[in-house]
Amino acid sequence: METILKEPFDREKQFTAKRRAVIYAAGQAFRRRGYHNASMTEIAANLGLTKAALYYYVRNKEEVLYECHLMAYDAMDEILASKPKLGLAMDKLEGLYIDFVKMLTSSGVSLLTDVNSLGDENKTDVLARRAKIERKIIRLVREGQKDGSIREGDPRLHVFFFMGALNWLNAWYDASGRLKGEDIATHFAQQMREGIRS
Amino acid sequence: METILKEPFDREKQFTAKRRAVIYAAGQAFRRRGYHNASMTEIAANLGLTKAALYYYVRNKEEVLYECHLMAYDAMDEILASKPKLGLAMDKLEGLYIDFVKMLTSSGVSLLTDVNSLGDENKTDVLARRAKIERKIIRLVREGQKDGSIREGDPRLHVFFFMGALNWLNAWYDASGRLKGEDIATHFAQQMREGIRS
DNA sequence: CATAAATTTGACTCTTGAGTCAAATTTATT
DNA sequence: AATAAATTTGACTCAAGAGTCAAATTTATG
Repeated sequence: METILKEPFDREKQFTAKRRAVIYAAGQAFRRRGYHNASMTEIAANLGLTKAALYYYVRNKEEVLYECHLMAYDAMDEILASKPKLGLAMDKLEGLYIDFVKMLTSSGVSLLTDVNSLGDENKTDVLARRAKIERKIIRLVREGQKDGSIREGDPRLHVFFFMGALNWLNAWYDASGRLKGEDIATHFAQQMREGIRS
Repeated sequence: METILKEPFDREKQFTAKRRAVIYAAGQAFRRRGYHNASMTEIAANLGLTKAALYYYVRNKEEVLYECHLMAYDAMDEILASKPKLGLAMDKLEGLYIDFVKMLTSSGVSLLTDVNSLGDENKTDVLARRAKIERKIIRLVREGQKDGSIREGDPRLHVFFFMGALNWLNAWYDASGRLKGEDIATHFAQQMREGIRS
């Protein structure tokens, strides 16, 4: 016999789930229309809510943007953490890059560019977060230059180049379009790899 | 003997020059702070003027953003037009790309992302303009696949990948920084080339 | 230096959208 | 069904920034 106990209704979990839905919907809107063009009213409407209801879950609009950035960086961090520590750096980098593209094309999470609409505090925070990720990737590139899998040249430039492709995704990628995320991932990964392989 | 005739003071030229200065200053501000964060008052102050004075040169803020976009695309078109019609497509593409990077790092003109803040008319126009340039580059890539200098693969993806690096420049390039435009240009061009060469 | 046109300004108006809040409504639980 | 907490709303306020305009100022030229 199964016990059909419906779990005791965790209101806190309910709350954070809805809160996350708000951030997520906002992220979609920010990506499509830009931070300032997407009004809170509009975001609320997308969720079948009223603007006032949003403010039950969220302190202010800037906080939402901040969390959107964090969401993307969390996803990237997760991918970074999931990677094995051994093998050629180039291979690790390729796996990473593929997962980045897949995540960005399938999760609905995206890399937003509007970091200047954040207050000083949050802006610094977000930039630090981005820098941290970049640094890890740069380190990986250096490692690749040591183990011979990646060719010489300023590691930062190597990285800035192919990270641009990820950020540029927002401008053209359309989930309902002809190009499938998987294909973009493998294509981009190859182009990334060839661009810097030794 | 030189005739030291100061030219008869072309007020129209004066006007368009100042107008261009306004657009240019606005472009700088938009790039640094984002379209909506950069107020007309602020842009005016950068020029030692008052907001009201700007409106002598410009119909409205959106028009300024529009012209900023056009400025960049004009510069790119100029580069495209300046290129020789013969030789391996890969070589032509490389020359192009180098000039793009040099232009973007030295001219003060930049590729803005905020196209959603334009009205329908202008937005369509700007996107068409961008698409036209992309199409030319894609055509060049196809040509390279024909002449054997560029490897197979979806030409659009080939292009989207390395165009991302140009758009991402705004996010990190600092003219007063350590990295010089020339160096970025040659580095990026090599990485672009290796990424798609046959 | 007089003057007419070009340029600039101070002091407005107007709109939009963020954010608030008391009251209404919904929901889980007894 | 009763109820207390959680959630949502309508109807606001408020600030910021775009855009205007008549008047002041500057400028090229006779």
